[in-house]
Amino acid sequence: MLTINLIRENKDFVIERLRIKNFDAAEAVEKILGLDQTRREIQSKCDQMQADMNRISKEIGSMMKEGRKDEAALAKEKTYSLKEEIRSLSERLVILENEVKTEIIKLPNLPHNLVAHGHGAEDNINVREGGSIPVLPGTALSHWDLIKKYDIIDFDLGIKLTGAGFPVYKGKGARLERALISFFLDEAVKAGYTELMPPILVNEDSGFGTGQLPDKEGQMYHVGLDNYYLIPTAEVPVTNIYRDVILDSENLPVKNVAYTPCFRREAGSWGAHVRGLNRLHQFDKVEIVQIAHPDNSYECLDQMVSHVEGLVSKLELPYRILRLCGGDMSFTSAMTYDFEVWSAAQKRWLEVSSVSNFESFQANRLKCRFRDKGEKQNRLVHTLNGSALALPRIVAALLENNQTEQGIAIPEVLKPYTGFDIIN
RNA sequence: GGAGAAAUGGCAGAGCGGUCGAAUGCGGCGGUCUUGAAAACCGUUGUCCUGCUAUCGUGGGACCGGGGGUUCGAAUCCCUCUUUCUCCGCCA
Repeated sequence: MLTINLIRENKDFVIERLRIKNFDAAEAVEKILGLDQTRREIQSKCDQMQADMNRISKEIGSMMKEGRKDEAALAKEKTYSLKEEIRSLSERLVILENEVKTEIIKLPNLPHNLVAHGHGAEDNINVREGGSIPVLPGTALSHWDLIKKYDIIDFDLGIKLTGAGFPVYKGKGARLERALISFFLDEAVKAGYTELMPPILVNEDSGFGTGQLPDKEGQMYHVGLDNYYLIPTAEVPVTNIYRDVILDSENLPVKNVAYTPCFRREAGSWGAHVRGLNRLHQFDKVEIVQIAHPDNSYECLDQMVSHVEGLVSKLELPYRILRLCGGDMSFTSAMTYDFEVWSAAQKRWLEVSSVSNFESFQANRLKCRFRDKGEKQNRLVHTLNGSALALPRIVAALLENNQTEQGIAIPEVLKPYTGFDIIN
């Protein structure tokens, strides 16, 4: 959520920047400023009356004490109309505050200067690539065939137990999954992140804090009886830890990492490119989150990008890093880097990580602030997060790229974690 | 799930209808003293909205778990929700 101050003071800048995201904010901004103006006028009127009221009440207090009952009764008379007016003004105030908020919430985050204008994936900027793309023989299998061949992931069993998109990992498949989770967590801890295990059900306030609610309600599974939501990413609980928190600047950046299962409804998105592990309703992901000082949050972003790059290269996967254009970026992000790995049998790039700086956009919703030493004013922190990494497509690429006559070779770094070096 | 008790500032803990943003202690910050430190002493100490001011500031309003109500006036009374504790039951 953008701050009202920013809109008030830099109206044209806001409109201008949002054009990069192909968002026309002109009308909304005018509406917000109008509502805000009225809100402030009423606020000050209301405060004035409240001050009068407080004064009279105090006077009545001392009159009562001194036994001047008649005077007190007279003063009471005066308060009745005042009280009525305060009541109606504060009702309008609440309505206006809500209106301002509903309007502001509709505005996406401003993209960073470096973000290019663009409409979709074709306009993203290829920052760099790494690893080498393997050439497989014609007999190479897709990961969904390899999975069947070696019986390591069972989709049909998942359908029996739950439904489509809830696979059962079996034998070496389950071991590989667990190995990857441990590897990713260990790497993050080595890089200075604190490991957390958060709840995977969250309440409405948390859903609002990170921006899933109220709009993207349909993307989350909802436990109606208790009004909880299954998390679509660990970002939700891990970032919401800092909701309504004021941090010390010495403690920044806060670096947390968490493994959680992630749940996504993704209604209606089943089609050609979503076979096998490409898109699931439940999947595993290790997420890194940083709460940073606004003055150096982009250094944190670079650091996170290098961390993720380290992971894919250690796994010996061919990858590329894209800086997303305005049109392809999420609503909440100011800058996003996507990581894609090459899946040799499908012959296409698969997105395995998205690393973003949200600047103060989430922090404003979360009311997460910090104070610099010696400063009086609290400022909003910057929040950042990134997948490090999402498992299913990593598994897909590993299976496809590493297939041999003998079986699927496990990358060197994973062997201590899997306890085996080939799936056959 | 049943019965009872409670929720106050960074923490501990008073206040139970008016002068309470809130005693007191601890902690934090600034100072005096000291070569330095400790002790002692003095001062200071939250958040949000808003007006004025170039700035230091300063005026007003709100906040004592959340929401609602009673009252001229609520931390204090009433309703409701949430959470915590104690006892009982159930349970991995």
